[in-house]
Amino acid sequence: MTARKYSRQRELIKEFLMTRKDHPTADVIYQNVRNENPNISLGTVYRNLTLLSEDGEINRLNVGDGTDHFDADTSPHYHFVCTECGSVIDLEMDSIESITSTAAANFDGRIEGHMTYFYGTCQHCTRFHEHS
Amino acid sequence: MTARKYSRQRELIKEFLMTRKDHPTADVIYQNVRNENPNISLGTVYRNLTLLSEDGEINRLNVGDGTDHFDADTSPHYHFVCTECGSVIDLEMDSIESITSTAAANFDGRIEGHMTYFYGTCQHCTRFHEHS
DNA sequence: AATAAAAACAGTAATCATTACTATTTTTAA
DNA sequence: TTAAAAATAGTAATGATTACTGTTTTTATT
Repeated sequence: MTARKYSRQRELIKEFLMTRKDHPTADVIYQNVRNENPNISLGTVYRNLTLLSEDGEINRLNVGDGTDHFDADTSPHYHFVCTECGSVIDLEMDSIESITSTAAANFDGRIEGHMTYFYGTCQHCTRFHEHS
Repeated sequence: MTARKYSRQRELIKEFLMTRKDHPTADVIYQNVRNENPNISLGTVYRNLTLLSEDGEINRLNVGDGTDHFDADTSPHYHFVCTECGSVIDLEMDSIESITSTAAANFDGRIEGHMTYFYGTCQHCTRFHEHS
């Protein structure tokens, strides 16, 4: 709807996000992009993350920790959240798309999709416990 | 760990929540419980919702709208969120617990569970569109 | 190249949900 | 009856995010 104009700041944000596999928050993105552009404002980071999400160039993730995370990998995949350290990790797993039809079976409305994340203890935190 | 003492406020919150199937937010609970106890404070509502969750008497729901919802039905079930009106509706569906093992198959950590909600357009909002 | 409207910006203020703090009151075991 | 623990009301603080504003940048058109 709204014509998009080039912005170096948006480009920097996208570029940074593409280098990361750990799904950083807006503030982490802000802190890092400041290395390239010390004058960028946090509001600009938030606005561009929203624009990039709207354009389908990145995904906004909600993993239940109260702050949004962002992912430049827009291919369908799922995430694991460590309840110990909070890290968000990509999962390689078979499709579970069938759960949408399972849910739709007895529902009088239109189900368009689902939001799923898994939680538990990551490998690193599991090891940490064994050694202490 | 911490001994729990009786509180009329906590009782009122639980009682109110048990009358509702629409998974209200803390503020909606606060507004309603004030009918019974006009002096109750919002902080008390938040604190008791956390205590009740910790005790497993209620569940805290995250449906991606930025505010927590609460559910006195602690039996395992899933929710649908309408992207039009924001309503949160219980789903009656077959178990999808198997997705946890699907996720665990190729993951080097301990997966303890998953968080899933479905989204789309509820029956009411679908009808509303047809008539306009 | 010059222009001007739209978009984006930096910086700051405001919002909203939630948590923390504090002095007082309530609960409950002894 | 007592006193320690827990809970409270009221208020202040926090943290993530959005809104506002005057200025700058982008870009299509002259």
